[in-house]
Parts: sequence; structure tokens; C-alpha cells
Amino acid sequence: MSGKKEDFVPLVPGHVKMYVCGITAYDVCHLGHARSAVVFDIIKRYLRYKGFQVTHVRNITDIDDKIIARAAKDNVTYDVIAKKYTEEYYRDMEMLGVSRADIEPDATDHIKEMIETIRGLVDKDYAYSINGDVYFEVSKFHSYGRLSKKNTDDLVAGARVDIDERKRSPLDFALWKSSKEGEPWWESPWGKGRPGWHIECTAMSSKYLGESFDIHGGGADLIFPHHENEIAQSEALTGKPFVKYWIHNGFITVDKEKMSKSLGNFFTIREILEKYEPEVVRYFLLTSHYRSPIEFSDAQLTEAELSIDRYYTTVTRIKDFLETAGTAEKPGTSADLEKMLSAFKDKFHHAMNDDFNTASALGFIFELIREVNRFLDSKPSGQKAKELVVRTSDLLADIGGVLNIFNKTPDEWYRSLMKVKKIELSEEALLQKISERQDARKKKEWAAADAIRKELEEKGVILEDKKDVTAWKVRVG
RNA sequence: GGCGGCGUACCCAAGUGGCAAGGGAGAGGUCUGCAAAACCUUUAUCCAGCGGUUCGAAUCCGCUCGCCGCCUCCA
Repeated sequence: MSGKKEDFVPLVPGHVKMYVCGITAYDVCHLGHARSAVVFDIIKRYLRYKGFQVTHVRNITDIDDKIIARAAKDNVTYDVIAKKYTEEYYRDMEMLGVSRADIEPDATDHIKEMIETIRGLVDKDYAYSINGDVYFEVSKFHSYGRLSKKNTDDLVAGARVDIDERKRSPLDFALWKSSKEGEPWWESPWGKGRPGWHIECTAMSSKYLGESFDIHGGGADLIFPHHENEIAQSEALTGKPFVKYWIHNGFITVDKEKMSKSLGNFFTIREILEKYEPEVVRYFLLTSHYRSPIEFSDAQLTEAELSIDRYYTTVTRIKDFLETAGTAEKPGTSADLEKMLSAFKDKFHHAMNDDFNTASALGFIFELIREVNRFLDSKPSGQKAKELVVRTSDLLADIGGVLNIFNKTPDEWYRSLMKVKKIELSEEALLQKISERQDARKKKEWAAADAIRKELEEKGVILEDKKDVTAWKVRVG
């Protein structure tokens, strides 16, 4: 609300109540929806990791003009559309490693609560009804505009909103809309109709989290009017502060412009996952701070893929070392690694405590990656060295767990890449080729060995000769 | 027009008044049958520009330029 970073202190010690605006279920989701979901997934995971109990509510708007329009176009009822795209949403989110919210309320399951909320506002004279519509009277709520830092005079002067003669002011917004012929409707004290958009969040957040709660989130485009209106409704009704901390994520841009349905410059999650591994997409979304705009491009996604591959390559190295390291105590150059290991968690916490700075946190992960590689390059052996590497490995897994990335085995990563990159080669055939090449190498038939390696490389598979074996990986980038 | 944000290397990107993280790309090297991977060295005397505050500014303040967003459904 202050527009600045503030120290986080939940209303109830140890318990965080968080409400995040979900989607309006009228079409498949694009990358912008994914960003919002991933950002708040990270926030939730990190708060839990820090020991808070978190109650996360994420709503689904399953009745609205666009859903009705889509239903009419597809010649089905509104609930068929809402159900279909809600399911698609959950499927996309699961692919991206976004955990489900604790409570996922649908608007249409809470008509009764919304009517109660609206009735309360009418009783308190913050709302008025005209011919079956009910509007919130913005001029009665004096701190209107505090979140979006707009003042009502400017808004009226520059109003691009449709002038609706029935409203007392162009700023007044609908709490309840009378239904037109053929539209879905529910009974209400004001006649047959349906709820306005903003009221569901007020009614449902209050039902599940109480009149005041800690975090309310969503995309930055929801600040005005949606969240401003929520504040007005909620605080007018209860007289209490609605939300302690507002968190809004920035946009995905394409050629520097906001990715949006209306501009038509959007890429659906589905189509991006045709070309990129889901972890790549999630990682990409974490490479910038959540409030900054983030430019979507193939180059960016490719970079993310390279970074993740660097991670898994190192994991493979660690695994190889632990399996093959000798027993003779050879310390290697461990001082830098030890130093980094003991500082690492503090650095990670510092980054994440500072407004969930995932980009900075990822930087530290790669510092550690370089350091462990350096250590392994120094050819250590023995129990102490192994312990140090295990410690590194556990730490990386731990942090990866919080961000919900880096949680595959390298094999799983490469198999997944094989699929995404549509490499037409069975693992069996691949291993056969490798074995043929090993025979050639033993006979020092370098030309034959190189031919096989080249053939595989053209298919997108890279071979790496190690001490006794040859490993394969999928070419990235 | 009102309000808000951003501008850091070839590209992406973090940056808390005190020596400019990290990734990618480039160049050179170590290793290797050759590669790949990894590591090392190197690439911003400087953070859009101009002023100011300060012992000290990418960071704070002011102005200018450029880009973007919200003000209408949007994540």
C-alpha cells in the first residue's frame, strides 16, 4: 500500500494468510498467467520453508461477460466453458510445477456470500440499486484510489469508462448485474442477475481468510480497478483494513510490449511447452525479479535451457565423483568451497528475504556450481572430500526444492529434452552406437569413432568421453 | 493529460552509499587421441545524459532524454 518494500510481519504470528487472484476461465492461459502463478507459488514455498504456516486461497472466476460470450460462440452453457478452461489451467500449472492452493473457490459456489456482502453494503448506504443492478458508490468511500495512487477527480476527468446513465458517477462499479435474456442468473433481493467481477474476491477472501489478512496478490494490471474496488467494498463493509501487504507481479513483454489477449501478442503455455521443457519455462520466469517486466523470446528461453543444463551437468559430475572417488585422503583445494558452503544459506535467505529476489538467488547457486566444479577439478579423493561434495549436493537440492526447480535427475532431464526436441532416437539405439564407438576407440580407429560421434551430434546428441565410459547428453541451446 | 515504473558490458540480468553478482556469447589457455564438459585468464576506469548532496553515489535529490505500464476487460 505504501508502494515501498516493508518488513513482513503477519497479523497472526507464524501464520500467513494469502489470497491471490486466479483466472477467469474463458480461454487457455498464456505465459502471463503462468508468471503470476509461478511467482506466488515461489512466495508460498519460501514462506513455508521459513517456517510460516501459510493458508493460500486462489479463486477461479467462473461467471463473467467473457465466459458468457465464449459459451454463446461455442454454443454451450457457461459452466461447460468455465469447467473446461479451469481444468486446462490446472493442467498447465501442474506442468510448470505450481502447487495447488489450499482453497480454490469458484465464484458461482459463493453467490449466497456475495449477496450477503452486497446487502451489507446497501444497508450501510455504500451501494444503491437501480432496476435490478447494484452499484458501489465510490464517492462515499473516501480513501478510494490509495492503492493505485489515483485521485477520483483525475479519474472522472480522464474517464474512458462508458457513461452509464444509471450510475451516479462513472466511477461507480457494479456489484450485481441484472441478467439479460438468455444469460445465466441467480435469484437475489434485486431480482434475477449475477455478481459483478470484484465482489467475489471480497466475499470469498473474507469467508476463508477473515476480514483482514496478510497478502493479496495478482498481476499488476489488477491494481486498478480490481484491487482498488476490492478494498473499497471490503473496508466500507467491515470498517477494518482489508489487506496488509499487496504484491503485484510485472508483465511478460514481447518486443517490449505487454503480452496480452487484447494485443494478440501472446503465447499460450501449451504452445511454449511444445518447444521447451517445463522446467526451462519456470526457470526463465525466475531469472528476473517478479516486479520487473520480463521479455519473452526464444533467445531468453534458450539461455534458461543452457543454465539448467549447466546445473545438471554438474550434478552428473558430482554423482560420478561420489561413485568413483578413491579412498586415499587427498583434500584438494577445498578452502573456497568450504567457505562458500558455510555462507550459502545466509546468502540465499538474504536474497529471498529481500522481496523474493529469485534472480539473485539463482546467481548464488551458480557461484556454488562453479566452486564445486573447481574443487572437483583439483582431483580430491577420500572420505572428507566426499563429505564436502555430499554437503554441496544436499544444499543444492534443498534450495532447488524451495524454488521447485533442479529436482530431476540428470537422466530425467535428458530424457525430457529428447521428447521436447523430438529427437528420433531410442535410448537403446543410442547405447548401441556408443558401444560400437567404444570398440572403435579401443582399436584406436579414430575416424570411425568420430563418424559415430558426428552422426549422433547431427541428431542432437552429444557424447562425452570419460575415464572408462562415454556419457551422452542432449545438445542444448 | 494524470499517476507509476524502467534505462547496468555484445545479449540477458542482480545490485543493500564503501573494490560492478550470475548466465549466455567472444578471445586466449589447461585438460583430451580429437572433442565435449569443467576450470583459469580476458571482455563495463564504469551504471541513459547533465547537475547536486556526501569523505565516498549505479544506489539519495533535481532536471533532461528515451522506453514501458495503468487510467477500459486483462496476470
